[in-house]
Amino acid sequence: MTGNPEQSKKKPAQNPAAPADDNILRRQRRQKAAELREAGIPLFPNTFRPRDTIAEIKAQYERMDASRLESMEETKFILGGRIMALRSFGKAAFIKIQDRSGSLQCHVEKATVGEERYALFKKLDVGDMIGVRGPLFRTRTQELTLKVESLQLVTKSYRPLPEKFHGLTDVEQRYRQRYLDLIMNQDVREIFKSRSTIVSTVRRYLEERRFMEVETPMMQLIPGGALARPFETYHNALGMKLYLRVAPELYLKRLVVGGLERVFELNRNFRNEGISVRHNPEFTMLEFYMAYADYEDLMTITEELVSQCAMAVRGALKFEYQGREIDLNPPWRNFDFRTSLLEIGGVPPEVLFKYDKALALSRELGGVHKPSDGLGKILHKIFEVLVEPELWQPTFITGYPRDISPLSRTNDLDHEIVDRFEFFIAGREMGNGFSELNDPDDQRERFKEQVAEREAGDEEARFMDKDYVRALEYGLPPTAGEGLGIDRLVMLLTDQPSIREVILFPLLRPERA
RNA sequence: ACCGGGGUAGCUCAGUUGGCAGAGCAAAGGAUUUUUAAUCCUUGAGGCGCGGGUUCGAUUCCCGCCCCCGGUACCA
Repeated sequence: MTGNPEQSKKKPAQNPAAPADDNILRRQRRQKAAELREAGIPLFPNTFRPRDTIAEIKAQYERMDASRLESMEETKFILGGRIMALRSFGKAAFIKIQDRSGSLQCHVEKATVGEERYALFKKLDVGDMIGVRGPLFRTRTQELTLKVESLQLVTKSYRPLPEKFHGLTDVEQRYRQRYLDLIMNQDVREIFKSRSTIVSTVRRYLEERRFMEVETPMMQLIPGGALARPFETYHNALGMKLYLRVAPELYLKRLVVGGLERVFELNRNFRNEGISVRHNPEFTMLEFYMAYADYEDLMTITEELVSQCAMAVRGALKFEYQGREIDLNPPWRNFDFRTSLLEIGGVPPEVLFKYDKALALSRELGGVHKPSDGLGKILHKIFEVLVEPELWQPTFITGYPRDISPLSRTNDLDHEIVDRFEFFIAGREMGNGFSELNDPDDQRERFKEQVAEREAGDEEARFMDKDYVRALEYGLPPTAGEGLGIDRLVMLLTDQPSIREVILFPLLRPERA
């Protein structure tokens, strides 16, 4: 990258690429940087290589007493990090440096590093990155400290960090400048480390069971696989409208038709809908498909998978989420959809079968319905209001109505319901799994119903996907598939109330100049 | 989209029933070789989210707008 060639008119900058800046703190830092450069100190060298990390040092030496540390004075450590605090005493100073693994106090004294290096050190600011080398010792208060014998500037920082005590708390700034958030707030770092642990735990779990990770189109001609409004985009050379996928489902099942039998995709979906503490327009979903399995097999897998993630980041299956206990120990509760409406939602029995009663109740609860909405959709709306928030402990709901499940296999005994479950933890939907509908003629009819709903004004209804039906005509083996919201799982396991706290760069409106 | 809360120094926050805009930390200069939000002295730092209006005078009152947070609606 080249700097901004526009030169400051107010003051002749030492660095001609430096932009005009009327903020005094940044000017002061530029001034110090200029002095360092004039003294022949490179501001952005790429020569220093740390050999140790702070976490490793602490793990090994945190328990060692002062005299033992003293006896190993010849053992030197080489660390790189950002200066987070600086307490100067004239001829010596304590600094706190932070690397990716933690932070450590260092002691810099003129007598040790020499006149010249100490003069360099005096020009450094909090926020600068340095490399240090030296042995460990303990201070009067027994804090493990690195005695700096040599140091070098690794990267100059032109902007001041937030204050050390309160740090950065402004939510907007934290999201817009996530890098600052990560520098200042270790608990935020921990959240994203946990997120990474969860994702790799999921991958390991599936790979151990011979699932193959695949990538299917995010830009799709026909947005299928979920009831949601898509984002639209346009390909210039091909001259065609494309949609960002709302789900990878239909492509993954084509792969099962192709014989891959066990596939998963762990990646982004895009839904053009509202934003809330539980919804971001782009979000991460695990979808996996398993031939020769049914939805009940998936329920077992779900319990295992979520439990392993919990063990990986919490080390326990019982923990608190937002002050209330969650117990992930299997088996999880299991309710029939209609039963849950009666027993948890307290709905009168006739609502389950009488369209008018259901519609009246849903509207009473604030539901908005189109004339095309069937009984299943109305009951589901009631479920969302009366039942879902009550499902704090992990719970499977089964026996979903057929008309809100256009890709699920119809139940063999009751043709009004499908072989599907959703599971809920902490009052919110975490995932959705079902035995796949693999009868092509049945699937074609379901698509037609969806198209009719779309024509009746339901923008979330699906499109007809003729190629998908053609694929089914070749034969999809009996298969079960599941989608699991990774962001929500991370929220649960990191005890975060908002999805934005588990997404590094949540979508925000542009900030104004 | 609607309802509520918020936007003041680099950061965390006070404040003005309309009268030169404040603190702590951070910063600059000085003192200081064991600090832990180090301490002491001195100093500087601000378009009070943006644009209009009322007024002798607006950060404060009025109107419009922008951004963030929470809730409702849509959804996972």
